[in-house]
Amino acid sequence: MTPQTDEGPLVDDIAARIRARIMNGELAIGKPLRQAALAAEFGVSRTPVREALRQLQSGGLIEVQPNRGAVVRVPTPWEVRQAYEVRAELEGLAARRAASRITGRQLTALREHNAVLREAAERAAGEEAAAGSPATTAANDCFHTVVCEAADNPWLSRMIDRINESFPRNVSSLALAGDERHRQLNIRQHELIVEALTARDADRAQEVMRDHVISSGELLTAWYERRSQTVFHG
Amino acid sequence: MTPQTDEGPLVDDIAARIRARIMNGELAIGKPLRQAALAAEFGVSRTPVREALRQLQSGGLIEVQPNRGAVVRVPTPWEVRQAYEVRAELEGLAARRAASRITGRQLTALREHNAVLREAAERAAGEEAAAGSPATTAANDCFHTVVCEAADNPWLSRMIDRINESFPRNVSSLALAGDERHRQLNIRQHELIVEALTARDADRAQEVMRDHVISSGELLTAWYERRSQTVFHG
DNA sequence: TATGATGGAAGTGGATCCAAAAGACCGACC
DNA sequence: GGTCGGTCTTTTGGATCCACTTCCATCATA
Repeated sequence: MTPQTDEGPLVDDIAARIRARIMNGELAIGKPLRQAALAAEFGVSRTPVREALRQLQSGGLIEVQPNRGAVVRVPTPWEVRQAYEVRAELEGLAARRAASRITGRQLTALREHNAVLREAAERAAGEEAAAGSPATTAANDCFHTVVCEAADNPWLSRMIDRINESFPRNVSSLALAGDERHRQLNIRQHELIVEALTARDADRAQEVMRDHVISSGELLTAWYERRSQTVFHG
Repeated sequence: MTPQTDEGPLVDDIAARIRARIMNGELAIGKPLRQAALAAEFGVSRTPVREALRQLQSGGLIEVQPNRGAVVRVPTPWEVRQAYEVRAELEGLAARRAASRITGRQLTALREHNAVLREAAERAAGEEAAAGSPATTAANDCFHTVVCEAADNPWLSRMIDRINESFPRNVSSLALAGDERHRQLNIRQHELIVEALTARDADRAQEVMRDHVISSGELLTAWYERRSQTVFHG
């Protein structure tokens, strides 16, 4: 029973905590979500849990079969590719808008986040697979978040978030972190994005960002194609 | 008490019906949604209504203040502009993808939908403001839906739907239909889109579609800036 | 031995109950 | 006469209860 982070409506809090469980892999893909179990874990009755599950359902993270309960949704590979194509377009737009709006402070933040990734990559290359540490994931997220913020369009940010929230994050991290070559490419692409933004080159920023997201999507798609780990079979 | 369209889970059905009420203006923007009233109207208890409201909340159509109930969300003008900028990008992508995929049958459908709009516009010009008839709205929706289908990316369609579902549809129709000049522009832009798609010109299709959505967004934004009608004050 | 029926266990979905919060109303007091 | 305070009403939010569906295991029978 985790402590309640008291902020606002209880059901939103429950939903957030269930989402977090799914995102970090505690609740594996395909695993059935028992209302009673969740209620007990959070120390509440089933009612708020049910409402939270509805929220997650309409967010697309879980699937609810009538009278059969909810399961963490298992994305199909082609679905991942499609989603990432959309995300690429949106993040491309974000980059384009950011080019003319980003502040020096934000540019610095981008370089710092990428530096964290670079260092993690160098360490990981030595130690072999510190696979997808939370810090790495966070730095990656932050990088994209900063670009979104610089784009100064809350709706855009929200749509991008929605896409990300539709796929368990730990899977993305595992996929990304597992491939040394791709890790390097990832960092290099970030550098290109920062360069384009620094030069205030909207076209280039958009194009590079789009390519970046597309290539991440391809990797993730490939991962799902041979998925097995962290997927619940039952 | 409307008859239940029996299909699948009850709560989804309730949510759909509330959404429909909001979309067609029966439930005005800003109006508070009483759980008891909705439950009585649909002949069910408050429980499924509450879950339905949660779904609508996470869809962004309504806003729930803790202990104070839900209200139909009132979009701010700048929010509308931002959302339409995103939508423009997504529909632009849809048009781009559609250019290489669209079938002759679908092109015919596009021309037919636009013909319906043109006829309605001509009749409306005579009779003065048959403002936003359901048929017109439907034809407009169909046009965009066909393009989305041709794009063959369910995720893309879904994201676009989500944006549309975030703003009461009747408002959009009223705004669009109220302006004769814009009605003409609308039809003309549709023609250009069909031309570009027929020519399989992806770049042009994307650009024209984006401009089309942007200009619709500007009109809608302007409407919201001087909104009054169909907005609940209390 | 394989197969189909039957009974029970588990779990979801809807209804109802109760407590707590917010708003309205009303009167007293300054 | 205006404002502060208290009570009463309305409405939400969480808990509990019950009915119905689904799944599983056991058992009888061909």
